Amino acid sequence: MTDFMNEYCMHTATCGELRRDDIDREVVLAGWAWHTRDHGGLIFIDLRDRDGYTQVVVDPDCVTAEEFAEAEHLGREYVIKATGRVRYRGDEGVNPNMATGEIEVLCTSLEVLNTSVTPPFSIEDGIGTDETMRMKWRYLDIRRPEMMSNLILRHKVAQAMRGALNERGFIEVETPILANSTPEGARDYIVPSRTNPGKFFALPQSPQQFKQMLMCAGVERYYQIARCFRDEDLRADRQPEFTQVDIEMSFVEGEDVMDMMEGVMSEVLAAVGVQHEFPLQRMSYAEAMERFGCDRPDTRFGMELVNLTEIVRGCGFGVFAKAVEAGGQVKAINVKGAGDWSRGEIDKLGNIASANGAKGMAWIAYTTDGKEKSPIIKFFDEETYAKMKEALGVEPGDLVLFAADTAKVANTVLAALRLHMAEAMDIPREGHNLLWVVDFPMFHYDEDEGKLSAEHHPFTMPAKEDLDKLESDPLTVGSYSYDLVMDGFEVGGGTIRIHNAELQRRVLCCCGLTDEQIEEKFGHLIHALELGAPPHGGIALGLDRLVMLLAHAGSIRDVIAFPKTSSASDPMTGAPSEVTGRQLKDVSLRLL
RNA sequence: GGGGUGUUAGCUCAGUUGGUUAGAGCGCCGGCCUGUCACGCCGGAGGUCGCGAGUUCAAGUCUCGUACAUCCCGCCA
Repeated sequence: MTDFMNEYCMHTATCGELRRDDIDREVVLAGWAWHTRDHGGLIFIDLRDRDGYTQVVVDPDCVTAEEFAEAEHLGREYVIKATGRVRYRGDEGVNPNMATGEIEVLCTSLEVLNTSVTPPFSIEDGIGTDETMRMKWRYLDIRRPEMMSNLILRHKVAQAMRGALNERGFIEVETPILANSTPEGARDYIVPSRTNPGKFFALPQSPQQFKQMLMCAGVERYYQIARCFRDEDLRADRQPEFTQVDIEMSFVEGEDVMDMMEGVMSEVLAAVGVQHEFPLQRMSYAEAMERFGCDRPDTRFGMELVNLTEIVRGCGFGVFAKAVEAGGQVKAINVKGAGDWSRGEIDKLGNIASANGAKGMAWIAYTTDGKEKSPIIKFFDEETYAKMKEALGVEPGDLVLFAADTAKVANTVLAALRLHMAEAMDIPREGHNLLWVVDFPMFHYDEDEGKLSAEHHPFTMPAKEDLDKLESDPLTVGSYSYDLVMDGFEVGGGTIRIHNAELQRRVLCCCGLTDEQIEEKFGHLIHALELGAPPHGGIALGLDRLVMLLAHAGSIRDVIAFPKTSSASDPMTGAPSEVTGRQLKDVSLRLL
């Protein structure tokens, strides 16, 4: 990447490239003054650019008096051009902690290209500054090597992605940003239309419908590194605008898409130096929920959920027995090494359980000195308790945490506790683990809306063998769907789409849409399906999340150049901001 | 919409049971220094303790409200 870095510009070397082989080279460096060490008669400047930093030595014998005076008054982040000769630092002088630590540049000419006021925070490697501060002065934040390398990593991933897709016959096509509001799904960002008073565009939540149209158009293989917008509350791994690598293929089944994606991912990971085995493990949604309690399991460590439902059915402990009787489940995790936790520490875990919907959290602690501590043991008969212990594989030093509720709540609670305990117990989760979670159900019941809702989206192809149950027993209908899961995050999701107009109408009808609504909202899609749509399917990868994981960053914000705060604002530009009355009038809007 | 945590010098933070003039490190300013590399040494400046009420003889500290940040739940087809 640095091949052309020294062409078309004023420097002849970057601040990160000089090594022992370059000794005696005459070079011109340009960059920012990072740390300066003024020894009175000799000044050291760590000159930094995006490639690294190099020690520049200013000796009064080698520069003019004016230049030396300028060097004495250099401030942090002054922009400098330094000409000089590369020399070995001497055996005593080598800095092994520095990529360019064997050499230094003895300055023969120094030019201050620009000064800088004192920066609001120092450009150090390491994230210790308040996020608002970092976002407000984002161009300074990006000068930090860590942020710079995140952006470069992101670039490499995107380039490898493009290259791998290009090789496989995919065509990059751009789709509109000014699009239509989606009736289901996330809240839309909307844009008023001046030329159509009272009407609005919506920014796309994904190019989903456009890419299906491209399949109908015969493009056959499409991709796009696409910006997507969702006006929902933020998280560490969620931004209001984010980037998907959006992919769609014609004449394929789910296996084809997954195989293709594995080929692409193997090239992408190789490009950024990550080893991973292929083909990837495939796990059904049902198995993921049973063993890990969630559909995006972090499979890099154990502590799997143990289902005790049948063992405790009708047992003496009312909380468990009633949960089972009501059709729910009793599950548990066994946390090795937490058996000596205090009552107070365990009670705090109960808060995590209740934050995730549990009414309470039962527990049994097996201390390392062989004692059993628990508020619930006394309720079990000997046989039931023995079976539980066997199923859980308990030994001294274990802490067992239980959830007894609906299957959904029990899974959610234990999945959250499992991750929390992995963190708390410092369980190693090194490297990366990619897997497919497949065979999602077609629908789930949305209690707030009081209707069925598509698990992925309503364009997903229901399982062929379940088609006759679509209306009669929709919750048991499967689908051709696959999520790419990495280290406990969903980094990609895709499905085979419906390419039959009649079936598409039936599925939308299942989701509670009337014929009129279907025609109004999805008429264009239905018509396209009627006009010779090929079988097709695809996937969308969350580029930000993928890069976040590869960068071992704590937040998606650390791999986005200009992210938003948790209230979706930008401290640097002040967006969003008020508009003038004239602007509102132009689009026929009035503020409430 | 709900819950947790936080907000003290330019930055990162400490601040005890409510008690005299609110501290440290870094940065900044001035001075010294020819082998440092987070250079070192000497000196100095820098504070409406997020904001607004309240309790109290007395509030950075306690109470309530509020703003912002951050994490989580809801939400995210």
